[in-house]
Amino acid sequence: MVLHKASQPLKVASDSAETPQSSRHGQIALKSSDNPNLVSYKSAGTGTLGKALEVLDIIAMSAVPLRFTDILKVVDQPRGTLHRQLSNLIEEGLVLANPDGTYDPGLRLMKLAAKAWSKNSFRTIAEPHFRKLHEATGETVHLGVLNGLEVIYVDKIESNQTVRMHSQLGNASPLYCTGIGKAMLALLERDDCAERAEKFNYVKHTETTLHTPQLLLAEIEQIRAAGVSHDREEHEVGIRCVSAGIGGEASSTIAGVSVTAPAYRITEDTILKWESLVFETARAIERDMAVSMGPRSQQ
Amino acid sequence: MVLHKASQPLKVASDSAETPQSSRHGQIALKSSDNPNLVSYKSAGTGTLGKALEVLDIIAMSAVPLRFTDILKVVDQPRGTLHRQLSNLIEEGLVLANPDGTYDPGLRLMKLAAKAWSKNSFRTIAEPHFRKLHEATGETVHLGVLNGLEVIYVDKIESNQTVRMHSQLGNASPLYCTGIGKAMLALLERDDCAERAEKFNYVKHTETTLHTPQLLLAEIEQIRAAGVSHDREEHEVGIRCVSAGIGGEASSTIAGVSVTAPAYRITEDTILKWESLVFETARAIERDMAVSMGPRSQQ
DNA sequence: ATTAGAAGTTCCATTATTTGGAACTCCATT
DNA sequence: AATGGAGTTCCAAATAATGGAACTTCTAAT
Repeated sequence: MVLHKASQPLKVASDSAETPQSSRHGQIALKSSDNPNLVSYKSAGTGTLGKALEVLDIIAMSAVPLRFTDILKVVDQPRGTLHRQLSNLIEEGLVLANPDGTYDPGLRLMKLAAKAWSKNSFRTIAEPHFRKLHEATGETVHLGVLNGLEVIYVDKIESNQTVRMHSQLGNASPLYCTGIGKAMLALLERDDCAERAEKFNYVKHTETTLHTPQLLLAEIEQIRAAGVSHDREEHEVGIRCVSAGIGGEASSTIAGVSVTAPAYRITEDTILKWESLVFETARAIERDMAVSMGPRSQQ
Repeated sequence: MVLHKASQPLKVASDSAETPQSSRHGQIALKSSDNPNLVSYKSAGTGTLGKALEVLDIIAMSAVPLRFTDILKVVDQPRGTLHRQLSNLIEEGLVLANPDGTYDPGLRLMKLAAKAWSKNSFRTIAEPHFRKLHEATGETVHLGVLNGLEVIYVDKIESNQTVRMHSQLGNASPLYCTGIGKAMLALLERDDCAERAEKFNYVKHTETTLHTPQLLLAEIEQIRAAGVSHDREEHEVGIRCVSAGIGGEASSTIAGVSVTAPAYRITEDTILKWESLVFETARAIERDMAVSMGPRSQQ
């Protein structure tokens, strides 16, 4: 099907797939989605597993706890089938059945995720640099990785300890309106980038949100040149951030770091200082990544 | 929210199951495991899903990154089968294929877990009381829930900000050597408790670890009477903790809160103060739980 | 109370997926 | 260039999932 090269990892034949992406060096393509506010994977590809996860996603992504019938309305499945799928998910600990007849994502997910987090080699390598960035700026810093049309935050250090620290770990945000998101887009091949730009479900969160592919792509060009990106209250009023992408040539993961702070607290000087700090942090992480993966570890 | 009575959630007929447990009021039984150091679910129950999760668990629980063959040696499956299962897991984003041919748990787990965490109604309800406990003691506090033979920590506030806060969220510890674990055991029916006591894979972490069912059960009796439990450097030298269980009659979840600190810093007076604080916190959480679930919400 | 009808659960012949063995392709070593 | 280890593909046979319909609750309305 495709030409093998190294003892590369599994290559999935994306049979009837819809949106292949990040086809760089034989890496597995993630599934994307239509991304409304709540992104849910559009599975139905991977047989039984995919169907089970579709149900799990519905339960996890819903804003309110769902009952059997609520789920039934969303998944296109006969009652009997859904019932068994839920039973299986519950038995596996992936879904929790509340006493009031609603369903919630289960504890086992947290357990698995804790491992995913602590084992994630990108995060581990990035951590010291990331922390140094926090110390240098004294502000909140984020570390996120690219996943389809969104950023997933894998680490965060708060400036203000009254806010819960882990509140956002694992959370996903759209790429088009976040500093890290735009910085990561700028690292993609232009085609890929443009393709994704078309797919967003743009929501104009604030006055300055880049809410069309054109606006977004124009800015991406600037970011490409500058090496850093800005979030000028594009996602939330009063919040600004400076960010740099990580990955480029060498790495198989595309990621980004950012410094965030309330707009009122930031001067132009601060911004400039952050630009170089953030940029240097990204470069440092890239260097460590390259080392840890060996000089040439992709095809 | 609603006070349905018996529009009870799914009840799983644990067909050929091995270790049913917590059979209290029709709640779904979680699967247990043999619990060495790293607990991994012993699935193989729920058809295809279970098998897929078995592979995922192996990948997640391993201390070192595994290659295809490493996994193959552990799962009792033919190569072709494992290969397809991995493909599916990768395609679903549950497993990440590293460029060097090893596999790691995937990002989608973090995304799901983030939702599981923020939606967890127990944690949400417990939070204010939990936070108050931290403020009253100034020390590290934990919130954990019972899952088979282990505690899963669902919240934590550190006293000492130099340590990473979220580093333990979602992590699991054995019941027999943790304050919360013992407090939770004390809430179970005696039979259930004794049954679990037999199943632990006791490791004598320190001098004071209760490393036999007898020692453990004897202490549980005391805890039952006292209403609070102690960890007297049983898990880690130099670390003590005071804890109280949450759940008892009303609730369907069994959980616990604890205050932890270095032994050298704690006086007997402190311990006494913590005992009542922790006890009161547990009671307050129970009250709020009862309210939110309606007066009598299980069959 | 009684009843209509949601909401949830079970059953089982049909259908679709998964299985497992073996053959095949690479790659790294000797 | 030859061996063996590692990963991949294929397909008939075995197994598990499907989906419709019948059956139980429970809920709200008469």
